[in-house]
Amino acid sequence: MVTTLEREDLVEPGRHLVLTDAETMNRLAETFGALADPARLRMVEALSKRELCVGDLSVTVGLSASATSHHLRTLRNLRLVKHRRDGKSVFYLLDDMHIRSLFDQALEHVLEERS
Amino acid sequence: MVTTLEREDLVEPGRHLVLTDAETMNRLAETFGALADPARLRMVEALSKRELCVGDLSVTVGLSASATSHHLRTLRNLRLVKHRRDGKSVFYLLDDMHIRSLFDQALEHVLEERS
DNA sequence: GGAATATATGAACAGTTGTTCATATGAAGA
DNA sequence: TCTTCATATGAACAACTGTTCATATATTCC
Repeated sequence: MVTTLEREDLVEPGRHLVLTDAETMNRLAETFGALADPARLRMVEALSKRELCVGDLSVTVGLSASATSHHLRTLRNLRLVKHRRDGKSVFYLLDDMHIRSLFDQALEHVLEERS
Repeated sequence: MVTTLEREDLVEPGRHLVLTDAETMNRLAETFGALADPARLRMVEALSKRELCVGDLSVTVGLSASATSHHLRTLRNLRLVKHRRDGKSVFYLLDDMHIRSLFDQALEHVLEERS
């Protein structure tokens, strides 16, 4: 094996392939992981269109309030959503349109596969 | 709960929130899931820069040939990579730059979080 | 054909993730 | 303060995922 290259070419930095550092990769993987669930994707899509409180969101995505809250924590931890409190309710919204465009780009990929 | 809206507004189609259909959401979740692993992300990054055979790739990302092959199957199943055989070796490459830009966009999000 | 090399696959096991249920916190109104 | 409503959290358990090891397939060279 290692046919087209010498091992050193692959492994040593500054030669050919300089990959993103491990810590950033982990964070990146966690971010994609937060999007790797249909329920959380529904939440992301809903929250990209309008601000919603947890109760409304749980109805929208068809989950219990508890499950919704757990998922929101995952999204919050990775700063995919932001929140504000208004009386008894807490309103959530996508953190920025960055996230929505990640969603759209992946959607484009998935849809164009079917041709 | 359900403070700002009536339940019907949230659930009935054509009113406010029309979400992507379930099948597409599942596929989308699987796609993000394929990117939700540091090892596979290293593979994606490497294969966005150049075509590599499995042996070279396994050295590059620091995994056994078997583990690399398993991960490649995951990426292949979701059409994130394409491959061609050349003699004993099989060469892999990102399916399109679509995927790289997904990677870049998420990377941007992760990096800008640190400010 | 048989040996050697490159890649792929299957079973198994540890580690992780999503949901539920019970309970806790926090805010508003009596 | 006591009750009620909205959200959050913790423990527990089933389902899923990543790795390893053993083995299978595929291609080349002798």
